[in-house]
Formats: sequence, structure tokens, C-alpha cells
Amino acid sequence: MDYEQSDLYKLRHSAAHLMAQAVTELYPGAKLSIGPPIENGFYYDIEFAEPFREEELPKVEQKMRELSNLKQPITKRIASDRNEAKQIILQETTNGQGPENAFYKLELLEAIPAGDEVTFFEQRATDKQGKEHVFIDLCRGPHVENTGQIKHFKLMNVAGAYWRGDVKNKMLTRIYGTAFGSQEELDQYLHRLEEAKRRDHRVLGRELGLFMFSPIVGSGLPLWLPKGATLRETMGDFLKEEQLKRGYDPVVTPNIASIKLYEKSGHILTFREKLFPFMEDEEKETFVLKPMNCPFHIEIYRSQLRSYRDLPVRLAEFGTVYRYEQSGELAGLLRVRGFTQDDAHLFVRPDQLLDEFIGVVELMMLVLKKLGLQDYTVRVGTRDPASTKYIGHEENWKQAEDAIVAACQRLEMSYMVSPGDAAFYGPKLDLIVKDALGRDWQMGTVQVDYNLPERFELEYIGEDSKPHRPIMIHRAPFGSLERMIGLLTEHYAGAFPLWLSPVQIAVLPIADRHNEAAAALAERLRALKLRVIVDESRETLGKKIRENQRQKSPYMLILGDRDVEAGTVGVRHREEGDLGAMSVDTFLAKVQAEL
RNA sequence: GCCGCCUUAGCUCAGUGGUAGAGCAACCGCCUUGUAAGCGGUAGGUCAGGGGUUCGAAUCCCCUAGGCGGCUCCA
Repeated sequence: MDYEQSDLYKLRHSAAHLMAQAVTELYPGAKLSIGPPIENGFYYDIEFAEPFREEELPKVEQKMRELSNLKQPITKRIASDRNEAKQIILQETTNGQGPENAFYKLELLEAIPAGDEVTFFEQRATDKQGKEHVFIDLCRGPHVENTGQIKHFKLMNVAGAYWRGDVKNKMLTRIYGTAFGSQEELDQYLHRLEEAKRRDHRVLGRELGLFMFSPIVGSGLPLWLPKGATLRETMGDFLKEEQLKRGYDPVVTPNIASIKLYEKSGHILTFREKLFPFMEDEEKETFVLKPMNCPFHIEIYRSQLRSYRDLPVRLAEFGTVYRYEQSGELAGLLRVRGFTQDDAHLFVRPDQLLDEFIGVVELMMLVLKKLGLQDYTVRVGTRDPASTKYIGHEENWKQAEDAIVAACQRLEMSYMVSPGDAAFYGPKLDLIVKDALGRDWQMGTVQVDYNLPERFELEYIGEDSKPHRPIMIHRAPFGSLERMIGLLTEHYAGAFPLWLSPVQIAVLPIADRHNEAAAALAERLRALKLRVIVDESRETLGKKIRENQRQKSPYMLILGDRDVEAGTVGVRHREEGDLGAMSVDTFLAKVQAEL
């Protein structure tokens, strides 16, 4: 059933009201704004006279329990007209605290379309001391019948949120909570959150030795440790091989360029706030740290005269770009300031656009399948007509958007359209994947661009001997290595599939008299391009197994007297446990089959 | 950037105004080990940095940096 029609949704909506009632009783002068149910609970945005701290949540929760126990009946009231609605807001919803507390509610009333019914929900009861509690809120509903039904809830955290989501407005205090129909479900949810923390790529990244951050290097600038770097290279090798099959040509371009390049591309106009501070040399030429690879690839395209027979030209580069993200937006590897895109730009003729676009989407699907990410949504980001952050003409945008929709239809792919999520030069198709905490992240992306070819006056000579303008496809199947590795780490909880695992096989000699045989075995495996370590620590086998389990090594090969004598190895698999002794050849056949 | 919270040994965390602690990891020694922690010992800290209050600050206040959860913004 649709969540928004469910009892749970109703319960959470009422829980938000209950919280708001508790807040108005505890904090005179608190101005309420909106308080909807959300995916895993509810929130209420409130303007407090004094800063509201997280440590105050138990106090609010306690008050909520008291108010819940009063079993206040919740009733609906319909305002007869706008004027009456206004009077109810001014006089009744402010809990007797004066009309200035109704500021946000009055704005909300104005936003309700003229013909629509205006409704309020009221909860009211008298406690044992004879004190009357009442709470009235402008609300569409629906709600549960009485507050006694709201029993299994918890206030989670406090955050800031701009009124109406607009940075120009005042920041309100948002209190997040959750509520369930039973204590068991609430406990399960809280338990799931704890579990998710254990999958957190920032925790696993340290435990597994994948990457690190150093304050002295700078925030948002990851340092890749050997095992993390191995992951990057393995992923890169896989994609490069696929690209080779598909006619991509590698290119390499610098990390900085003259500001002139970015003036021409339009980045200075539309992407300025994302650029790191400019560099100026003694001749006063200004350089910019690159935020995108496309202008460089465009210059390579422009370096020679292109015939219609040369197209499509597909230029690929794992290009590292730098974007000055706001400090509060950084999030482990999922949002950084320096990252490497598995970038490529396809320069195509109009008659090639659809096939090339589809080819790219098919490659992206192959990549996702190989990585084991099957849970994603497809988002088509289009231009928000009200925004000024885009370059180019309307007809170009229309053509590009039409091309993407046509491709989706031909691929019979389901997608959602999201206005305002286009790149500044063109619309795009993005793959969205959730992290361990359920947050959405944009991964792979394909973009259709008529605008940069125009700005750079790109041409090819057509069959008619006349110049024509190519169309560009920008694409990155991973999106960025940083984000993809962060996400994969959470997806696999650090237990990467064999082909990707930084250490594929850990050889565990039982006593140090087996070290030599272990080294010889490792050498043999490495010759077959397997990634192998030998654990020569002077520890018991149990300890070595424990440590290598923690490191999530897919296979452990145990080597003791029996094995040296019989020419076998004791094979242990990360998930399947002890697989018994077998010959090295048998083990290799098993590994090859799995790769 | 904004709102709230956090920062004690390499890691996870005790310690709330009166001499800085534990477990794991590290190092040393013993043990030479057969499928998830063998035993003993040693070393390790400007309590993020700076300023203030106080006879006295890890502890209270201010500033800065970094991190976490959101908002806004994006691969």
C-alpha cells in the first residue's frame, strides 16, 4: 500500500502534532511552521526564541508521554471561510501567546489555493490537576483518533532547516522523530540504524585500510592507502577494458588551465562558486584548478579538422577534478573536494546521437551489474526554466531533453523527471543509489549537450563538404571513483567480491617453519595475477583467521605440516568457512571459476 | 556556508574543578601453534589548537580547526 495512505503515515503525522504540542507547552514563544511525516518518521520545523539543544529532547519526549497519556481526542474543524481560518490561527493556534507566533501559519494559509477547504486539527483534554491542554494546528490531516494511540516514538535529532527550503529565509530548528505502531517495530528500526553504522564506509575505510583524511592535507581531500588504491585500479582496469571494446580513445589533460578556457566554456559564469580560489602567475595570467574535464576534451577535438567519417569521436580520461564544496556538505568519500571521474566525451553527428546515447546507457547497466549494484533509480534531470544557472538556447535544451526521453523509451526504462537537476550545459540521465543510511547519491551520469559545441564552435565536415556542428555526450558510468567506492564499501559492508577485493587470498602458515612454503605459494599465485598476502605474524592460527576475517579477505589458505607433506592447502572462505584441504590446482580452478 | 552536537594513547572508549585510565593494536620475551582473541612484560597522551575564568581546568567560558547529523548545494 502507498505509504501516504497508510496508518503508519497517519500515526507519524499525529506524532508530529503531539511533539509540537509538547514544545508549545515547554517553550512559550516557539513559532511552529510545518511538521510532516517523512520516510522513516516525522519532523517539525520550529523557530525557538533561544537555541534548542539536543540534550533537551528527553524533556520534550517526557512531555509528549504525559500528553499522550491524556488520550486527547483529535478532532477536525473546517473553517467556513478564509477570514475565519485567519482568526483561528491568530487566536487559537498560538496557544494563547499572541498573534506574532502565528507568522508561519499565516504564510501557509496564504499558500492554500483559493477554492480549497481549510481544515484544522484539535486535540484537547483536562489533566488530573484540572489543567486544560489544548493544541490546534492548521493541517490537512488525517490523524489518529486520540493522542493515546501515539505510544511508540522517539525523538532522534535536531537540525537546522531554512523556512521553505530557501537559504535567503530564516533558519528554523527542525526536530526529527520517529514513531511506530509497536515497540517491537521501533526497536527494530533503531537496531537497523545501529547496523547501518557498522556498514559506514568511513568506519570500514579505516578498519580495512582503504583511505584516510588528514586535516593538514585539507578537508574533503582523501588520501588513498594501498588497499584503497588497489580498488581504484581494479575498477579502472575493468572499465578501461570495456571502453577499449567500444571504440573509446584515451586522453590525458592537465589539472589546471588558464581562466580563458573556463570563460569560454561558461564555467566562470555558472560554476564560479564551485571553483577553488584562482592562481595568478607573475605575468598576471590567471589559472583555475579544473572542476570538469570537458573543456580540455573539447580542445582536443578542435585540434584537427574532423570529417563526418571520423565521428563518433570518443575521448576518455580518468580525470581528477576539484570543486570547492561548502564545508558542511562534505561527507566521507561520498562528497569530497577532489575526485576522479571516469569521464568521457563523445562527439557525435545528429544521426548518431540516439544510438550512441543508448550505447552509453547499456555500458552503464553493464557496469552496475558487474559491481553488483542492482538497486538504483533513474532520474532525468531537466532544466528549471525559472533558474539562470544554465547556458544556451531553449531549442537546444528541448532537442537534448527529447533525445534523452526517446532513448529511455527505446530502452523501455522507467525513470522520473526532475526539473532543476540538469547540468548547466545540458539535461542528463543519472543513476541514483542509496547509501547505508538511506541517503540518495547520484552515481553514473550521461548528458546530452548542444551548448558547449556551440560555445566552442565545434565542427565536422559533412558529406556535403560543408561544416556541421557535432553534439556532445558527457558520461561517467561510475560517476566518480570516490563516491562509487564509498558506496560499494557500504553495499558490501567491506566484503568486496573476489574480483574487486584488494586482498584476494591470505596465506596463513601455521608455524614459522611453514613460512618458506607460504612464500613460494604466494609467488605462484601472484604469477597468476592474484592479489595475495602472507600472514607471517607469530600468532596462533585462530588469531590469524580472526584478523583476516576482520579484513574480509575472501580466501585464506592454511599451510601446515600435513599440507606441506601432502601438497595441499587448507582452504577457508570468508563466508563459507572451512572448505577442507585440497590441492593448489583444485583451489585455483575454483578461484578461476569465481572470477 | 547555516543550525545542533562531537574531538582524551594508533583504534574503541572511561574519567565533570584537585597527581591522566582501560581494552585492543604496537614493541620485547616465552610459546611453534590446524579453522574467529596463547601467556607475561614494556612503551605510548601539549586531554584537537589558541585565549580566558580559577589557588588549581581534560572538566567552566570564548575563538579557531577538524568531524558527525540535517538544511542548502552537487559526482
